[in-house]
This record gives sequence, C-alpha cells and structure tokens, in this order.
Amino acid sequence: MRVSRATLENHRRAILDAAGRLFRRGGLERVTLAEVTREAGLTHGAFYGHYPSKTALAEAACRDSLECAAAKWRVRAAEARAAGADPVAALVHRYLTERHRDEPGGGCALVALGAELCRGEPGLREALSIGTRALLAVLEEEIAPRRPALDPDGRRRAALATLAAMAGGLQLARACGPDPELSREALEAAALLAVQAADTAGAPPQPAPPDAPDQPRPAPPPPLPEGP
Amino acid sequence: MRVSRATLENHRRAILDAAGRLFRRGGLERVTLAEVTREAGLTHGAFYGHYPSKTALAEAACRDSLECAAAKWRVRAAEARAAGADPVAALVHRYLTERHRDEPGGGCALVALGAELCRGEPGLREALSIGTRALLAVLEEEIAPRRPALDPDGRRRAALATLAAMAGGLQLARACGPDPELSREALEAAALLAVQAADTAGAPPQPAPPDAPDQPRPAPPPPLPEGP
DNA sequence: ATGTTTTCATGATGGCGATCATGAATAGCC
DNA sequence: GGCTATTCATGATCGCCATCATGAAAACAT
Repeated sequence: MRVSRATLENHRRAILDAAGRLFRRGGLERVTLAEVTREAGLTHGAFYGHYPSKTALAEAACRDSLECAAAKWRVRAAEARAAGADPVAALVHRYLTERHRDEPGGGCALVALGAELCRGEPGLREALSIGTRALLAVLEEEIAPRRPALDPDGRRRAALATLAAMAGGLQLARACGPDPELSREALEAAALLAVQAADTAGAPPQPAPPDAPDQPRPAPPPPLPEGP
Repeated sequence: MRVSRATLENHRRAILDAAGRLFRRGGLERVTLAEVTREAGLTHGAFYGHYPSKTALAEAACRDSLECAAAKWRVRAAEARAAGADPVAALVHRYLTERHRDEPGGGCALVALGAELCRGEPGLREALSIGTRALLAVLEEEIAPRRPALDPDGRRRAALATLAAMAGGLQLARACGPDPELSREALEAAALLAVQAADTAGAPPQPAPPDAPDQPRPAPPPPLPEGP
C-alpha cells in the first residue's frame, strides 16, 4: 500500500521521534527496531524505506534529540528573560529536576546516551559531538550578557563548566536513585554549582579576574590538622 | 578437569577483572560472555560455575570497579597529603585527564556504565548506588579537614557537587572527543570547577553568596509543557 | 480512469549470544 | 593410592533481532 507524501513524512518523523524517546529510555542496543516502528504506528517492514540501518537511525535520533533540546533551551531562556528571571538559572533548574531525572526518555541525550555513543562508530560520536556543541552554544549565548568582561574563550570555558555540572548532576542523581534523599540533594547541589559556574567560571587562569570578586580564593592546600 | 582452590579463586577474580574492564570499555550488552571468559583465559563453558548469570556478573563487576576506585582514591589522597599537596586537587586532576578520557576500560564506572546501569534491573541500580556512595564518602573525608566549619550535611553537599563536576566533565570531554581542543578545555574547566566545589559548595543554603551582580532569586522552574 | 510507482505488512533468513548438557580430567579426601 | 566431587572445555539449544524478499494496495501522473 502506498501513502501520501504528507503521511510519508509523518511516518519518518514518527519513527525519528519514537527512536529518540525509546533509545533514551532503553539504550540503543536494548531497544529493537520492531519496538520503534510499533511505537511509531507501523510495523518493522516499513523501517528500511526510511532509514538504511539501525545505526543510521540512532545517529539521526541522537542528533535530533540534542538539537531539539538546544532549541527548547533557547525558547526557555527567552521566556525567562521576558519574565524578568535569570535565563541560565531557569535552564539549570529545569534541567536538574526530579522529573527530568525520572524520565530519561524525554530528557537529555548527552546523559542518557553519551557513554554508549562514545563507544560507537564514528558517525555516532560525531552526532553526539555536534549536538553537545549546540547545547554549549546556547549556554554561551546566555552567559555572554551577564559577564560582559569575559572574552569568547572565557565564555566557552564557563559554558563547559556549566554543562559539566548539569550533566554530572543529572547522572549522579540517577545513580543515587535508590536513595531518594541523596538523589534530591545531588540535584540541588549540582544546580547551585552550575549557576555558580555560569557566573564565575572561565576567567583567564593566570590573574585574579576583574570579573567578579567572588569567593575568597579557595584555601590553597589546606594546613590540615590531621587525617582520619 | 578440576582445579586447585587457589586457581579457582584466581579464575573468579580474572573473570571479574576482565568483566570490569570489558564492560566499561564496551558496555554491558555489546560485550559477550565468551569475550569475558576468553579475556580471563578460560572458555565460555567455565562461566556458570562462577556466576549464575550475566547480570549477576555485571552487578559484581560494577560494584567491584567502583569500590576499587574508591580505595585507590583513598590511597592517592593520602599520598598527596604526605607530599604536602592538596588531596582533593590531586584526585580531581587525576580524574579529569586525557588518559582517563581515552581509556574508559580502566576508568570510572559511574561515567562509563552509569546510564546503562540506571535502566537495568534493580540489582544493577543498587550496585551503582552503593559504589557511588563509596566515592562520595572518600570525597567527604577529604573535604572535612579543609572546611572545619562545615557540618556533615554540608560536607555531603560539597562532595556531591564535586563529584558531579568530575563525572560531568569526563562525560563532556568524551562527548567532545572529535574536537580535541574543546575536549581538553572541558577537562580543564571541569577540574577548576570541581576543586572550587570542594572548597565552596555545600554551605547552608540561606545566605546568598556575595557574588557579582546579584541575580534576583531565580524564578521557580516554570510549569513544564514537556520534558527538557 | 488507468497504469505505474511507491510504501507498507507479512513473513523468511541468518547469525549471534546466553544458557544448558555432556564428558574429561584433576584436586581433595579417605 | 583410589574414589569422588568439582571444574573446565566442547558443543548443542533456543530465542531474539537486524535485515532482506514478496505481495498488496493506494497515490500520483498522464
């Protein structure tokens, strides 16, 4: 049976969306093409008319997930700004949420699939890299106005530090899942750190930055009374 | 054929070590039991005399990897202290290294297997959770002497923030692998942030840090129309 | 309208991998 | 030293899944 051009594109999109959701929820290997196509309202036979292989689908789905996330970040940052709120804090607090922790299928592919993609074929690594840079770009854009004294390199460093705290915090919260109290603390501590990173990280390493009179220079190797 | 008690234990240990390495390098699903036993110098038939299932092996290997890592951290921190260096900085800089980034097989299981373990059966999640808490415990111990004014809750928050920056930085550096310059910057930025977290994070949440431009209290996470 | 083309569903195929027998050989016990 | 339990190797088994035919039916072009 044949299908109109529009529904054809709908099917392709449905497969891509289902793949993005299922892959993030279950991992690339565990999720089967039959599951993906079923979730998209089709059968497994329809698949190879849309993508040449499972790997190609994974690549497209990963890239799409991350780029959609970056687009949503932009929208949310703009909304926060319009509402008079801190855009970076809005992104961070939206990211480090119990809901995000508990629903990897709709969440960040960097955390859900990062490790698996890194060991995959070069195409997969490339898709992850491109998507990650898209997230970083959004953070850089949002960091720029709040730190006018920071050059582009510094902004990139600040964005890297911020994203590291976000992704690490989410991963840590998931890892501590069996201990709900600890998991929640992980979210909160990482959120504080991520916002702090956006506000203070990335200053040129050598001189004390004219940027922010932030924390008193962290104590150098502490005198340390005695160890356990 | 039968084998002496000692070599029996050696075989079990060899399987556990091979599993730890191969699983971290290749993921739980991609690595086959035949590969693990071959790496351990045996054949696949020997496996079920040692572990009842692949999942049971994964659980043991994950737990062992993380607890060994925690033990190594303790040793290294003590060495750094003995050398008059900052123990936390030593841990962080050892962790956020190009070598660690490029050799997941000998590296941190939280980053290499975290996502996969979180979606696995409860036993796997539990193993990850226990191992993660072991890492956190080491960090808390090292944070304690440098921040005498911090109560145990604060120490735990500081340890969580530090570990989040470490794990997130490693994951981010791997994700940016195709861009070596960016990947290296990720390691450096995350290392700075992690040490900073150990020195400043976890303070009781009430006073706003005397930061640069005081952000208005970030608006509470806006109502979520969809997943992040 | 009709033929052609395309897309989907059904149903192989083929390989792979976890798990389970079977047998051989040896360590440990008497 | 001989018996026995145990451990490893070889080799099924069984199911699962990516991928590949085949056919039907509907869309598009003329």
